[in-house]
Amino acid sequence: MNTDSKNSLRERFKESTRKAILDAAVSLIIARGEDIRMEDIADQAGVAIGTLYNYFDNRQSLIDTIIDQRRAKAESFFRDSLLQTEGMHIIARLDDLFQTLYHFLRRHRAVTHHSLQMKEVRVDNSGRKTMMAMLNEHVAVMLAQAAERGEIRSEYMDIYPLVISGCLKEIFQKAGEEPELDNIPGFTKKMAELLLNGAAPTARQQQG
Amino acid sequence: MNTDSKNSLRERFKESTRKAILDAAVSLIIARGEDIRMEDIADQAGVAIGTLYNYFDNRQSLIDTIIDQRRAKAESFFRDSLLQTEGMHIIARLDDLFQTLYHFLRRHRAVTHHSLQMKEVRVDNSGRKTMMAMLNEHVAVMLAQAAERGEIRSEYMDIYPLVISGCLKEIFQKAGEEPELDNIPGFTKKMAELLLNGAAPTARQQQG
Amino acid sequence: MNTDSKNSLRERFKESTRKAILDAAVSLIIARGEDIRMEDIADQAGVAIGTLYNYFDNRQSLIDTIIDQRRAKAESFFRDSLLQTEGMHIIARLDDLFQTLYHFLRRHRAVTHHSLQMKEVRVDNSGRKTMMAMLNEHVAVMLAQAAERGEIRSEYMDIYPLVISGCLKEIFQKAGEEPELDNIPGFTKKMAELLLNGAAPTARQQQG
Amino acid sequence: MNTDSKNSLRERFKESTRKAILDAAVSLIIARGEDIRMEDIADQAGVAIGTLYNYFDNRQSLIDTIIDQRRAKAESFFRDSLLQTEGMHIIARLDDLFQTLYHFLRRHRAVTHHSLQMKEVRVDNSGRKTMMAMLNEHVAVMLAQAAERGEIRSEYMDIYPLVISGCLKEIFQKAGEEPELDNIPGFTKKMAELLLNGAAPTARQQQG
DNA sequence: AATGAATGAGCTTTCATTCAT
DNA sequence: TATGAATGAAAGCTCATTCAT
Repeated sequence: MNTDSKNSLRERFKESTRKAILDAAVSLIIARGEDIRMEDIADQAGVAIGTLYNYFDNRQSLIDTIIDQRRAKAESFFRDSLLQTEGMHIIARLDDLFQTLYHFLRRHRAVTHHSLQMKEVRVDNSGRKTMMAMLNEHVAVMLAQAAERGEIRSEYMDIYPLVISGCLKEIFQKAGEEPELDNIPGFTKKMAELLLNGAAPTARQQQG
Repeated sequence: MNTDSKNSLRERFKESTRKAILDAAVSLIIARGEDIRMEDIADQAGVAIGTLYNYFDNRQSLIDTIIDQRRAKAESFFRDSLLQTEGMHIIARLDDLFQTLYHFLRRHRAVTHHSLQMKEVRVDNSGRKTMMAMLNEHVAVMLAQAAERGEIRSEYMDIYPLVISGCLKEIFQKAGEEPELDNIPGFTKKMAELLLNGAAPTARQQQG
Repeated sequence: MNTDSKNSLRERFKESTRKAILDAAVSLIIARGEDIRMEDIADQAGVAIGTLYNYFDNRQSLIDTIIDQRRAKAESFFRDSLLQTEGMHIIARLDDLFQTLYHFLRRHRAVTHHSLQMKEVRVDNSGRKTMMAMLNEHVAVMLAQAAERGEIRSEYMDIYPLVISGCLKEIFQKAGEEPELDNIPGFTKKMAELLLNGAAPTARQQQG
Repeated sequence: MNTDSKNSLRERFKESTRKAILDAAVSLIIARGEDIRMEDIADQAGVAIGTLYNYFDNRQSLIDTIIDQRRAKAESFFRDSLLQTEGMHIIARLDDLFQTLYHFLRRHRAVTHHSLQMKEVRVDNSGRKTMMAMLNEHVAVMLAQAAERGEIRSEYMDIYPLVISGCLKEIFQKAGEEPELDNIPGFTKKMAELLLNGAAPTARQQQG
């Protein structure tokens, strides 16, 4: 018991140090961009440089861990959105995905700049899926189901993913900007609607 | 006279060295990404390291010059598109802008990767306008004129720039990928149409 | 009583931990050469790093202890050889010393590489006698006694130690090589004989 | 012409810097053993750290260059000894080889300690021949020729190289010690004679 | 104006040692 | 007494920049 509690105490300590390091690194990446020095991370985390290397093999491994963690967390968010809106109309589903993405980026660790997002969005160096690729897969599923239900025209089937992907990228950017958007539901809903209804005046509007 | 011709020769020589340096830097950024060494640029340009510093104050100034040049060239392209399509329908104008962007990125200096684009698109460190900001300004003008002519609904006026900006970003990405798109006019036209007409089935289609 | 047995148990335990550490260090030095990390020694010994410092002041002290132990053990081997062959002819004594050295190095802890030997042979950093110095002392005694008995010419008295020392060094090296020599007694005997009889053909051989 | 002389001037400068670096490294290895810091070498050579890396890819490459240079120089010395004594009696040839080795080690760059020698003597990490291997090859040739001429008994043919190799090792050591031996020719000649004639008293001596 | 060797601050990483538990 | 996470000095190496030629 003694050993157990002692070990678990240490274990918890270790975990919190690890977290402190990752948090420090994230906040620095956010604040200063990609070029962060190990010494700065150590300072920010309140530990010595050597400690970083007790938890991560090297600089790259630390960075990768951050990206992987965020990606994993994001994945579960998006998967949830996909499942919970199953059967709903494509407008509602897109709206939900847009909101989910915005809130994830906005709230999760208060990311204010997008250097980290860039790395997450950009082409993967290793074999891992980027956040963007992940999102695009979800969108593909949603579009396929919407097409089946006749909610969207098959005519533009090859263009939809592209335009939606562009919208997602804008959300990435908006999430990194200050101030926070004030009417997000309105904003995302409009975006989804625009994609469905188009910008052109309706017959009635033209007549009126 | 002698002095004149000599000077102009020198002038031309000087200018060509400067160009050689910039060309070398661009090709290296394209090939190897952001991390390029001054020595590599010098080698590629066929000059000594010291020569780089005869033409540019420092590394950053060299990089900035490249970005500025490309931006300036792009600006004139986009301005042309804007002027030449003045009075045309928003669909045609967007189509033209999309094509112009794609071709600029694709053909101009045969950019195959997007490290330079990233730098050009991303938030400016200094006070200079990014290529994206430039494009967005053009789009704003086009939208205002289209709204006046009643080509687009005022309802989504705040969303249009955003979705179009997303489309432009996608074009940035497509331009950086291999292989080259085979039917660009079709592709850009469809994108513009989708924005105007929306994805939802039309009444006629629904009836049919 | 209780205290006694407890103490001696502890004492024995303590001693075995110490031995485990030294054994671990030796096996690592043998396997990997001079550059061994304290962490590796601890791992190999199955204890924590801190424990190493409960038994040894620092890294150097641990290494020194190993070298000292091996030297002490060697010393008793060589002293035995010296005593047991007292009164015998110098050829037999050299032969015995050569064999003793080879077997000590070869069998004792199955040393296959010579990183430790190097450290043992090389000039002492501190004031302690190296294994080589020890051997040379024994050789000096043997030579003096042989000279007294007229077994060797006084003419080369200053050269003998040197050539014999060279032979000992060769044995150090041979002991570190694979495979093990197959006919060691023959080999060491021939070496001793050569030193005594010389390489030149005898009168008889020349005549024949 | 101008360019030529300018270049050759620079070239000479470069060469002298390179030499200064190597000299500095050698003197430090000699003085302090194997563990020398790049910074120390730079200090000793009177250049900046970066300069070392303009001349050598990395630390190991610098060290290897030193060892290679010394080996190459040694090789030519020993080859000369071998050629110049061709046809002479084995005693004279060994004597000459011993002297050559001693003087090479002693005079060449005033080596006083043997850390560098150790590296030169010890088993090669890369595929390059060590100085010892080189010497042993020469000795093998000499022995083969001596055997042909009947100067040595075939009986100990397998032992000769070993004992001579031991002698060479002793010379390595002697060369690293202070003070310099005072009667080297006498010393090396006696060593060669001992190998040939042996330590045992001759018949005449025994009779007398 | 062109050169390129020299510079050295700055970075990552290692590992013997300490000390709170 | 055993533990092992934390420490931080120290080392190797990089590369933008300078400046004598």
